[in-house]
Amino acid sequence: MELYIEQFKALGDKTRLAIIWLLNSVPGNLCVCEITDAIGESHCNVSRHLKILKGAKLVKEKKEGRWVYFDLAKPQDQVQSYILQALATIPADAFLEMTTRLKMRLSLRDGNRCVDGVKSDNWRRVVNKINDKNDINEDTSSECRKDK
Amino acid sequence: MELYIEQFKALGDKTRLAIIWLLNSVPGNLCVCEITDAIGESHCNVSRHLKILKGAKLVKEKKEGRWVYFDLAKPQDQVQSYILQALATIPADAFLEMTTRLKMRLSLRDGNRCVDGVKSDNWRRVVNKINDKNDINEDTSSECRKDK
DNA sequence: TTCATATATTCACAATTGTGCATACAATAT
DNA sequence: ATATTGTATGCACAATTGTGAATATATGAA
Repeated sequence: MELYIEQFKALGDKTRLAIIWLLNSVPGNLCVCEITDAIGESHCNVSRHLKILKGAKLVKEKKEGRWVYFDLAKPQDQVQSYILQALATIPADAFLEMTTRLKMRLSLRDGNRCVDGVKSDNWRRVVNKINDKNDINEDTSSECRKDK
Repeated sequence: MELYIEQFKALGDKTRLAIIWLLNSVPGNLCVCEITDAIGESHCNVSRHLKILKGAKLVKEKKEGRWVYFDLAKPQDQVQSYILQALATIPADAFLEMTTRLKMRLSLRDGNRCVDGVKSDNWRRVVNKINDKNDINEDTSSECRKDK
């Protein structure tokens, strides 16, 4: 009972719904920095929201060296299955820009593994190229770190 | 997009999830005082939660004289349908006591219409009878009104 | 080993939002 | 009029959110 409430509460947030949507839109898993760049939030916020989603048993994590990959958790009962189906039914155009950014971000992978940190030079290069063409708003998310 | 967030947020609350569950568990509609007595909250809180649920387009209301009846709103898209299916799949024993109280409350109806206000004498009588038998916790919800 | 660097998490703070309670208010029926 | 059903508002308090700094953990180089 409390779990259902926790799950609905977890999904009732813009950032967290976006995270779930991203994880739902790709077959494999995503690391924190990829999610961060795709969404355009500060990575400490993304980290905290991921923790909330993990507490609600909606995602599971897997650590590989410095990188932490997240994926959707397998639904534990019928209720959660329907919730996931509901999420999968949300029209894609609601997250269009974010999905585009994720595709660009994943193109930076090497051997299906993330090799670029948050806001890496490679990422900046790719984003700038698109900005010149399409005049997309530039990234204004905070750095969440004093250096650099 | 914002609607989905609003809906999930609306469902991420104990009282509101209970309200939706009640509406889902009976074929017809329920008036505010019936919901209030079944849940055991103050009726002004129930009223406000109902307003939130109405804002999220999860319930619809129908006024009949002094009484206001609420019912589940017809799902507007596939996403909402799956959400309702998820809610309908929540095991009943999670709300057992509340469902029992609702059945007792509905037994006070006359001609399928509510004729007893919040915490009426009839309701008190029925509850007391059960309390003597099963030693259920007595109702401790606030009155939400200075008179009476 | 030791140090620097990189990924990710956690902590502290302020701003915002949500909640329950009490009260006042509006609408309706008798 | 007067009682009753339900709503709206103000208040105090708790919960949530985003941000920056600090910390933890892992990698690699000197």
